Amino acid sequence: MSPAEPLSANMEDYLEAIFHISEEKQAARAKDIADRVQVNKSSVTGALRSLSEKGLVNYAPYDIITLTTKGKVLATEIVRRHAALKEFFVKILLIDKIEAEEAACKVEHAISKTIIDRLINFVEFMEICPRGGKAWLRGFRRHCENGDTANRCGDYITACLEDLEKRKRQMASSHKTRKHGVSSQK
Amino acid sequence: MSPAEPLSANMEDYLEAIFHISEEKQAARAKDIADRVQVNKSSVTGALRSLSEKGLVNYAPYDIITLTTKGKVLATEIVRRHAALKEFFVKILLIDKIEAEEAACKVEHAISKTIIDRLINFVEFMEICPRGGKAWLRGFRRHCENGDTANRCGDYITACLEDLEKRKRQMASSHKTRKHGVSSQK
DNA sequence: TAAAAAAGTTAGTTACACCAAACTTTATAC
DNA sequence: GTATAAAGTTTGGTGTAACTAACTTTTTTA
Repeated sequence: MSPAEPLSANMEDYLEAIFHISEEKQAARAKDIADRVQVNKSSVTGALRSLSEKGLVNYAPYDIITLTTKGKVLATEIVRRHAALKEFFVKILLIDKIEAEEAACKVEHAISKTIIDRLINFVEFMEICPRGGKAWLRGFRRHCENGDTANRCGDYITACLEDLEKRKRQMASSHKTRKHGVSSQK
Repeated sequence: MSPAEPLSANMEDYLEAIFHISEEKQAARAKDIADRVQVNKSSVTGALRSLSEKGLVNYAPYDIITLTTKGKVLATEIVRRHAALKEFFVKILLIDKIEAEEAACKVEHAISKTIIDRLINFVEFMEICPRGGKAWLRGFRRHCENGDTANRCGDYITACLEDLEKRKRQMASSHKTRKHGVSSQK
């Protein structure tokens, strides 16, 4: 077993495309991949041969294209990175969906698992913590729009305290389910 | 004037290296660049020719290497992206400095100005807003370390309120200076 | 100042990733 | 069931960016 040397950004894009097409249709055709990745169909042939050699896709000339188990694992990881980045851009940085999507496409190839895990954790905490959450985000939105800062935050603290009380009441009845319990780095 | 088609990640790395070497020493030598970018010196010659053609570096064979005004502007922008990413990784995501540095090196080539501006704005707001800031970050740190969440946030709210009072007192005496007043996207 | 070392360049090669054009295979339509 | 269209492949060529090895220029040192 090779220590799985990293895929190039281009190959990751092909893998991601095959993953998405396979989800939508039953089989992935070279034409679909070419359309999605926006390359010439002859480039797809080359990419498929390369990905096949790496054991990531099942490929034989003129045959239908599927991901191997290894390929599926890798594609899922790329899609996860993409989704996490897009969510952060949209929910936290308040970037519009189209631009967030484009940015995620580029950054997903450059970011490590450690940072993606932290980012997911961060967005989650933002939504859970009563001092953060939606009221805090409203404050950030104002900050972006008109440079408003600390002098208005007092109002939100009040909202936060109310939110905290509400949560305490909720907490009393139901037990929480945990996910993404990222501990300190080793 | 060309609409300045984007530089490749590789060329951005060279530009950044020349920028940093120029800051440290008086003149940038090809050897220094090769050492910094970790490439063979013959690769540097090729890169310099390419950057020279694009009007970003002043280059003549065997001569010293400097950035043009255009090159300096571009390099400054890359360095800004790098710094903003690193700061976000270290201060907000609590990634250790070494890994943050490595990550910033990769991501800086993939991220747009819009998002970098927002990220800078975000980190700034985080430090300004009394509901965010250091107390909030302590909460996030605990969340990362042991999955602790909402039930402990009450303590921090108290700290936040104290912080807010302190800020109000400060506000009363001195006038604020504004920076990074990012408005809504066009 | 002449020899040696260091720095820089050139030439030739490799790998990746793309393209257009020509060709082959498979699918669709009549 | 054969003609045609669509899909897929091969061939040959481009550009980027790296390398090694051989060479030239500059700098250092003795």
